[in-house]
Amino acid sequence: MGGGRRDQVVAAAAKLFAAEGYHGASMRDIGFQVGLLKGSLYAHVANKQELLLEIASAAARSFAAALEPICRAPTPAPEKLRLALRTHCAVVHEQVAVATVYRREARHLDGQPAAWVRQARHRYEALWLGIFQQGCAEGTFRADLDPAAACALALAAAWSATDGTRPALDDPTSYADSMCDLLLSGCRSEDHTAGCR
Amino acid sequence: MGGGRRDQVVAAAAKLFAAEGYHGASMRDIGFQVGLLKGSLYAHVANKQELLLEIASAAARSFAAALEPICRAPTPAPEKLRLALRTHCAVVHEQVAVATVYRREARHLDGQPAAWVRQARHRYEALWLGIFQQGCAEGTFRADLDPAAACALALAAAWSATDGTRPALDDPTSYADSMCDLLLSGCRSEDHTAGCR
DNA sequence: CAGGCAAACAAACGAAGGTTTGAAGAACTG
DNA sequence: CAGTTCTTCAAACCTTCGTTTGTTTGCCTG
Repeated sequence: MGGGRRDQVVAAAAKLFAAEGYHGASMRDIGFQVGLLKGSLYAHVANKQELLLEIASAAARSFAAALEPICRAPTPAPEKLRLALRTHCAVVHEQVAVATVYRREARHLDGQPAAWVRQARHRYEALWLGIFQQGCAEGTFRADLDPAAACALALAAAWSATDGTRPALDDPTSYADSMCDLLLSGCRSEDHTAGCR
Repeated sequence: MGGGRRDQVVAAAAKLFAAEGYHGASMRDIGFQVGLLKGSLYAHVANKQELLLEIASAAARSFAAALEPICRAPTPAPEKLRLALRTHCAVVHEQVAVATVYRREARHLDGQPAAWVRQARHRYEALWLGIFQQGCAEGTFRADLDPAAACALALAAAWSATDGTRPALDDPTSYADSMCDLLLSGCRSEDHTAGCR
């Protein structure tokens, strides 16, 4: 990967789609980044949508492949959560542009590919939900915890790594760990855990 | 607000920018939504960028105006956090399109307005950070808490209300409250608060 | 070296983009 | 009622878009 001309084009497209948005980046811009005229891109790619689809499905594959083995393993939920956050942030870290396009620009896909990517995203988020359901079932998480709400917060934390916040990109592991600590233990000091609700 | 023709145009632009992205929505589309030809829009607006600027700065004003009095008040941090989340989600709820554009499309602003909006966003997030610094100082939050990390998680939770997740839009207050409970207390059950890190 | 093939170019395509212009219509002001 | 302003339209403007075409270049194969 990275050797073929086509991969260079896709990588350039990912970078530009992430920076300017799908409609904000032109074929001329993409070609320029790899030293080609816009027309020459069509020797490597069918059309602009194919570029977006390739990026989005590559991202979907990366995230799923990283998380699936973690969820399948017989591990307590808190530890699974930590590993999930770490791998998610690792994928973001090593493919910032691709991950960013997957999060922000994939909705500009047309037709059936749009549905494929949406489903893949659903499956990915369902894996996360499973972690919280397991935690509630096995008793490592509070019994009154709403798994869906906790999952939403964890996913918000995970995806916020694509928001360009510096610590998330400089040291993804420690960023993931601090998010994990917060998710598990919360902000409140022990003397104040009672009351206020 | 809402009576003048210009406000209709801005509202239509907000809806379309949120749905299709800034570059994905055309002046023709915007005009169509209010029964005008694209050229007729220029009787009410200087250009397309002005539409985006108006939407973004209106959002910046709304969010700041809602949060500032809460932060100024002499309230313990945990309660401030709850109020901050509630008002943020309330603003999102009553202006979904505007809030979504502010979050996702404001970066397509050009020139000086881009800097204005970026600064406003920084000031807003600094208000949030103040809540966590106060909590650490007054002892309501754990002494070893990293205010910046906690702030990042809280903001991720707050902004995730613009991601189209249903519960956040149907009942913003209870969505904010469940996020707040999680942020304060975490997921872990009391029997497992020790160990695992 | 001949033949074939992929990659790149230059040029043009039609469509759509944002914006400008000039005239026609509607609605107020005096 | 005359005059003015505001609104809208229709048409054109020029640029850029994504894509297609025909040709040239250079490399690999036999």
